[in-house]
Amino acid sequence: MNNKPKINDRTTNQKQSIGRLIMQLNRLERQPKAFGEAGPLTPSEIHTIDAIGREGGVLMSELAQRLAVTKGAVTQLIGRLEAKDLVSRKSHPVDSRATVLSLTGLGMIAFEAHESMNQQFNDLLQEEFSTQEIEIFEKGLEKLIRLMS
Amino acid sequence: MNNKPKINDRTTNQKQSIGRLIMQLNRLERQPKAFGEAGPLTPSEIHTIDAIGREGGVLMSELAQRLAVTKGAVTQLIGRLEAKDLVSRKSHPVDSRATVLSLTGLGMIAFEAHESMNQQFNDLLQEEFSTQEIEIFEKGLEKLIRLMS
DNA sequence: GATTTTAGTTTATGTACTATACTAATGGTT
DNA sequence: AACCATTAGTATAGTACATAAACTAAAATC
Repeated sequence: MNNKPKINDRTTNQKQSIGRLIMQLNRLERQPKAFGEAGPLTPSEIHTIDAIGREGGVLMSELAQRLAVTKGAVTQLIGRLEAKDLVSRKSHPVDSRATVLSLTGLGMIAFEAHESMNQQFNDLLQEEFSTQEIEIFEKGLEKLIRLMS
Repeated sequence: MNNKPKINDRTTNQKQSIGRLIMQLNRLERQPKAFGEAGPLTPSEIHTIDAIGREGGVLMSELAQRLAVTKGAVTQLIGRLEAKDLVSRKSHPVDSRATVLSLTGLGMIAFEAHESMNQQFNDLLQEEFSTQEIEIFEKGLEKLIRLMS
């Protein structure tokens, strides 16, 4: 029995306020997606992998800053990713309090799958919008974030 | 000890992809806010109140459709809102399976506070962006939602 | 050397969902 | 009228994602 509601029910989409649109985006952003062989990953998980893969050798606390969450949240997240064999912890060579994070082979696969999905996504955007429109859109998002902070 | 990270840390904001921006919006959208005398409400709560207040006499299942969540989620949400004395359940006069929802006095206060906040927000947007830019922004959001569905 | 800061973990808690299984009422169908 | 599928709502268990607070251990500063 599929209980899951359709998110994009055209019958209820009359006049959408920005608040409503953001709420919808929010819900969509929560859905796990498959990334290559790495299996389905939640948005937090893939964003974490993205942040590690983009730089390599990231510390837990750096990650917390970058993802704008607490250290405790990162501990939990990395715990899950390590259990899934996507990320590995190594102790820092100099500072033995610190933990250095890196992607495993499987993690790299997920990272690359995500990268190429992003590329595809950007291509799609560019098909539908002009460079100028995309710029306005990005500025709008940034403004929105600043207004809501 | 304040463990809470700053969401808008300018030092880490180099080049923001749309994905990253959306993730940030997402986090901001989760923060509870105060609405008049009604106390702090989570985004889900205030959106629910908004949906009820905008039409009045809404059924649980209609709400589930409109908010694009399962009926179970609505049951839980309404339970909380009823406990806070913001929403009241009445049984449907004709169909005794159904439950009709309406706002209490306090719920109305929250609704109106939210409305006026929305208005202020729109005014702020209009100060910073042209009508055309806002339109492009909304279209962008809608497109994004469709792409992600 | 003592103290403070930093790195990370742990635990308990809360929100926001889903999925699944359920009860009860309604509405067709024969 | 009896049967059965559908619909409305609830209950419960589980997951993801987060915080706050209290903690250990190591490093840095004084």
